[in-house]
Amino acid sequence: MPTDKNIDLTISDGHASAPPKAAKKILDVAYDLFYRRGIRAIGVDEIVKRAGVTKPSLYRSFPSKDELAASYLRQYDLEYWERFDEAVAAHPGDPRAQIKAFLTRIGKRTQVADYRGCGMTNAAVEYPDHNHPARVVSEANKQELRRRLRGMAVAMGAQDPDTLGDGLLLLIEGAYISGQLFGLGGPAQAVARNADLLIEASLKK
Amino acid sequence: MPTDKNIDLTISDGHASAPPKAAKKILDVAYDLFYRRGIRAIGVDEIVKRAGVTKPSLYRSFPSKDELAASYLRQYDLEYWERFDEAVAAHPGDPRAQIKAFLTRIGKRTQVADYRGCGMTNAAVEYPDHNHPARVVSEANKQELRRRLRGMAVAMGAQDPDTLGDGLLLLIEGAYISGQLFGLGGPAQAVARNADLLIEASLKK
DNA sequence: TGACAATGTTACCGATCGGTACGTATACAT
DNA sequence: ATGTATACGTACCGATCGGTAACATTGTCA
Repeated sequence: MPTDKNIDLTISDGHASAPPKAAKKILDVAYDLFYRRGIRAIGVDEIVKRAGVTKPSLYRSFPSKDELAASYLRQYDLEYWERFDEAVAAHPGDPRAQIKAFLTRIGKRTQVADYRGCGMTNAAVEYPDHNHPARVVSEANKQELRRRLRGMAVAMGAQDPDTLGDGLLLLIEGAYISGQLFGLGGPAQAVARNADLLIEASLKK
Repeated sequence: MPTDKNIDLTISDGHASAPPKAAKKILDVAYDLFYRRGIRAIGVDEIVKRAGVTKPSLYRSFPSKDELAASYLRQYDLEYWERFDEAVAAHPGDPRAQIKAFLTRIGKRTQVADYRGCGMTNAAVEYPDHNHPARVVSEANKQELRRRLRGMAVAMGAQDPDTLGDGLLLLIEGAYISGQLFGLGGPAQAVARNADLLIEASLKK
């Protein structure tokens, strides 16, 4: 796939009332459907129908359904780090508070009916093949998450920062999954509390 | 589904050299393929082909593919609690050691190439609909896991047993998912260590 | 006005999906 | 040996899958 038809997804083009591009409508609808119901569960016919476009339009903007799924995850990735950076920016120089803010937010998000967890995690479960375009995006996102958490564990002064960083990642992934498994009142609401306990137990005394 | 065609899956029938029943071959193959590659990813044609049987044979023993998936998970459930009970039996009266043994085993299992996590968790991700036969089995399994972990947290003398039990569940689910996301050297290898830290921090002092 | 790019329309492709109608073989009891 | 029930195979179903060919329509800018 040397072409990059699906790179340009600019929201606006300067002029005020430009009609929304087909590619954007398609990606928006695919985002919603892929996330809520799963990538394999959604056919391209349903996407184009809900987007009010036709199938050739989809395939003019995206080389394949798999690549559309990868585009969905790239968009997800962007918004993911936005949320992460918000929590970080809210507590400058205080990684422990940053983690707590991020996890509190996750814990809250999991406590809504029909919560569907992390789109990245779900995609990796749907596509075990490491070469699948969607999975490539997913794995990169998780590697980056691990990198950041370990870095914050260092900044917190953990005795064994890699272990603490990984422990936090396990709690986070557990919250994503438990959120969709248990629904309201599930274990995911305890993620921030447990993370703080784990951090406390992992600091140099 | 008032019929129960798929209930009887007895291994042996008393006589010595009875030929393996078609239903068992089908379930064995389905177990392997569903677990390794995902339920949605596997068609019934591939199952019957690999099992050396034909499609009508499958549908004589199982009312539908969805019910076959549920049967796969019921088998998974049996073996899951076998492993769990082994860890428990290895350390009578010592819930902390029981947890450690169980998690050490999970941590090890995650450190093999192409590890695919927990079949229950994966099925729930593949089928968001709470009424899907496979998901019903999956949710029941997770509820039971939560119940047991919370009970063990009580037995350990935790300050807040529900929080600790849920924290352990989050770590376990995180290990399942991270194991398949990161492969060798991933965060899942730190699950037992982090659980022990969390337990230590959660006990009444 | 003319040219271009984007989108729409319709119809279609081969492959695979889950599932079944129906005839045939095999085993066992009488 | 024959009847009967159970297990199995051949062949097929309609629906949907992801993807495409060919052409008409539109809006924009020069």
